[in-house]
Amino acid sequence: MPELPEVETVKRTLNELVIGKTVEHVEVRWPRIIKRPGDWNRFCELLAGETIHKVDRRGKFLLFDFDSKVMVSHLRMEGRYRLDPEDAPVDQYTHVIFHFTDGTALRYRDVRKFGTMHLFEKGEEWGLPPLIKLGPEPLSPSFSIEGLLADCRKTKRAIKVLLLDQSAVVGLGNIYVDEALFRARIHPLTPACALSRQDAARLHQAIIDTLSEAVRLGGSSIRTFVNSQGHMGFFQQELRVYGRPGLPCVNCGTPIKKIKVGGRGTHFCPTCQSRG
DNA sequence: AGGGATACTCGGCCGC
DNA sequence: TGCGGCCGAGTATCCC
Repeated sequence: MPELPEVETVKRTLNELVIGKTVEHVEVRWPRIIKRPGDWNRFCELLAGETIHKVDRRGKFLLFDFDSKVMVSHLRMEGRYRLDPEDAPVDQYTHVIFHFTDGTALRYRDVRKFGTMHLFEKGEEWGLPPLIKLGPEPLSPSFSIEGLLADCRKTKRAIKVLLLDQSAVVGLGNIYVDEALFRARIHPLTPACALSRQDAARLHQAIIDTLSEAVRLGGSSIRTFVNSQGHMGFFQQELRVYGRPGLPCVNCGTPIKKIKVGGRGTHFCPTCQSRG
């Protein structure tokens, strides 16, 4: 499940693969992936003839920067991009194909069909869903202890639920939320408004440390993640609680517990992350 | 009004 | 071997 480190890794590899390529035509095999414009045929028409200048990332979204358009793409659970020669076989899980003028094609493959694509006129993407309400980037100066603390004080929701909803900070999903809360020694069910300034400061640092280390290692290859060049990440070896229920805590030896928080499987150490 | 919970999108996979 | 139910990101929708 791609979270910020995996999406950042995909962004970097895509920038090695597709810069300067011009779309000859777009082939949509599963129209429900295309969320904007509502008519997917229009999506194809608008991209024909456009050249990719850069691929950016905002939270877990990829932004493909074309001449006059921006395509915003979310990989959700299992979405992947690959650059293939036109004559390579296309499998049943490939749902969108960007055919380029040079005989290559960028293929979007997504077993669960959960991913989304939105196409905007350049500049209008920031004022509309899905980008409009996103919180600060965790690895930028816009992510501050004071801002995080202020957002926590607004709600009684569990801190894990707040961190997953992309409003206080972007890029965290189920894996990195559990890892960051473990590093900050905060119980995932703690009401956000109950966090002290010190808690918020530790959490802020834990989020930055966890995500930056994961980016450095090319993300986590849980289940099926590989980057757009087919390479695995290595952060899965660094996971301290996620996927380790019943195994001893790396700090204290207490068995890691698994519970449900906001409907998501949640891993934590009941000793290190005890509720104050 | 706006926070909060729920439904919805999917198909691999698990357990019975 | 068959099959119902689970999982999950983020948006839409409903409720209070």
